Amino acid sequence: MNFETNNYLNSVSLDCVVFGFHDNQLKVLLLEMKFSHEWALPGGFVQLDESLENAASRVLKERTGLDNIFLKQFKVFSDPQRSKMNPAVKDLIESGADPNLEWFAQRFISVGFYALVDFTKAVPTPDFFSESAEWENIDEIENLMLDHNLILQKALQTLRLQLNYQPIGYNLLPDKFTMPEFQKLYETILGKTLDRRNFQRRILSFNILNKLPETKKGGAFKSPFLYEFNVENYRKALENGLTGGW
Amino acid sequence: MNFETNNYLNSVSLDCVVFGFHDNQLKVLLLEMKFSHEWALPGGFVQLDESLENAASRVLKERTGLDNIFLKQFKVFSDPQRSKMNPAVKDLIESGADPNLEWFAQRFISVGFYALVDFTKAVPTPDFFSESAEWENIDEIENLMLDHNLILQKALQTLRLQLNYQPIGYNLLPDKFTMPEFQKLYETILGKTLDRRNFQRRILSFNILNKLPETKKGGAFKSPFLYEFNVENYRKALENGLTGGW
DNA sequence: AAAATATGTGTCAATTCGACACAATATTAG
DNA sequence: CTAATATTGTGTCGAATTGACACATATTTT
Repeated sequence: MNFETNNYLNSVSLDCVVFGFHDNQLKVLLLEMKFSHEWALPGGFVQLDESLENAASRVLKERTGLDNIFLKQFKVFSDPQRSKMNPAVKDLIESGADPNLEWFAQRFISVGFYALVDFTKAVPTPDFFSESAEWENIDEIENLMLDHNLILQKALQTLRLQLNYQPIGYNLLPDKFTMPEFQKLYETILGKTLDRRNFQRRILSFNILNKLPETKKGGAFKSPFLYEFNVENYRKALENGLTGGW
Repeated sequence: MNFETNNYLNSVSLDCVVFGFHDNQLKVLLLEMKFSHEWALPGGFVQLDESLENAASRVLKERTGLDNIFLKQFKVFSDPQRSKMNPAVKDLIESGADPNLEWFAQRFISVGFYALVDFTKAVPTPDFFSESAEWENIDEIENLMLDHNLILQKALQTLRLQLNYQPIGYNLLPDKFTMPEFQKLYETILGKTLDRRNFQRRILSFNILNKLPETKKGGAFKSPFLYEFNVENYRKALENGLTGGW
C-alpha cells in the first residue's frame, strides 16, 4: 500500500479531536507515528470531490469504525509556520514509501474538527502513518506533533463554551445512562464538581431526557434510574440553544 | 494592474461578512462585479507567508481603509460544487486581464469571517474584480454570487448566538454612544424589540460600560447620557463569556 | 409658556438559583 | 440474616434575578 497524493485538494488538511468518556475520564483518540514515534491527532486530506465534513466523517470512520459521529468545525489553523518540517514526511522517507515529497512539503492549513463518540463502540485504528491508535486521558497528554497541542486546547475550550448554550452527551454516552453518569460527564469536561440536586433540576428543565421506568442494577448501593435522550427535543435544543439569552 | 496568482496558497479563499450599523439598520458591505454585475461579499486569497487572519485583515484594510477590525472565523464552506463556474473568471476573461485561468478554475474552499466595523469610519472600496463597493441593508439583500447568500446567513446566525454569551458593540458603535443607540443595535441584530429598562439593567450588570458625565445634545427631546466601552472589562468578557453558565 | 416625546429611574411579583438535609435502597460486612 | 454503608431520590428555603410595568424629567417644537 502506498499513499496517493493526486486525488487530494492542495494546501488543506483536517485534524480531529475525538472525545470519548470512560471511567469518569475524558479521553482523546491519539495516533503514534510509525517512525518519529510522536503522538498526533487523527487527521487527513480532502478528496477532490468531497466536502470537509465528508472528509472528516470518512477519516473518523477509518479511525473508529463508527458512522454518524457528531462532528463540529471549530477553527482553521493557518499559521504559516505550523506545518514546516512535518515529521510525517520524515516517516514517509524512512518507510521507503516513495511519497510525492513535493506535495507533502507544501504549506497546509488545517481545519480543526471535534467529535464526540461512544467510547465503548469505537475501535481505535491506526492510519498509514501511524503504528498504533489509543485513547489517552485528557490530563495526561504530553507533547503532540506539530501544533496539535494547540488544536486540542482550542477544541476543549470550544467544548466547554458549548456546554453553556448547547446540549451535549448524545453520541458520548451509551443509549441508556444514569443521572450520576451524565453529571460526571459535565464535571469531567468542566474540570469541576457540581451540586447533584441542582444539576438534575437544571438538566431536566432542558427537556432533552426521557426518564425510563428501569433502574441500573449491578452497581453498588442504591440503583439509579436510567434515562435516554429525547432525540427530537435534543435536536431542537442544538438548533435553538438552551438558555434563550435575549 | 493585473492580478498575480503565483503568490497565493492554492485551493483556499476567504470571504468576509462586514457588518456595519447606521440609521438603526444593520448593513453589510457588498461589491458589484465589473462584468457579471452580480453582488458579492468582499473576499480574497491567502499569501504564501500569511495566516488566514492576516489575510482577512489585509483584505478588509483594502476594502474599508480600517485597521484593527474585529474579525472572527465562523465556518469553512467546502461544498465541492460551491465554486464551479465562478463568475469572476468570466469577468477576468472579458476584462482582457490575461489571468491564469487554470488557477482560477480550481476548486476553492472558503473560510468565512465576519467583521464588525464602525460604519462612519469605513470607506467602501472596490477590488480588482469589482466596480463598486456599497453598504446594503441586511433585509434588502437579494441574490449574491456563488454561495454568498449562505455565507451571509450563517454569519448572521453566528452573530445572534454570539450575542448570548459575548459582548458586542465595540468597533460597531462610535467611541461614545447612548444607551438607546446600543439597544437599537441589539434589537436590529436580533430582529425584535427589547424592554428599555430591563435592557439597561442587564447591560450595566455586565460592567463593560463607562457612563460619561456628558449627554448627547442636538437630538430631539431629552438628551441621553453618553457611554463608552470599558475596554479592559470588555476584553475580559470576550474571553470568559458573559453569563457564567455552569 | 405649554405640548409633545423620548429618556432616566424605581418597584413589585414571579421565577430561578444556590445551598443544604433527610429519606430510600441496594450491596456488603459481620 | 441483619446491620452498616454508601449512594441515589427528592424537597425546602432564602437570596438573587428576571419580567412587566409607571412615573418623573428634560429638551425641542408649537
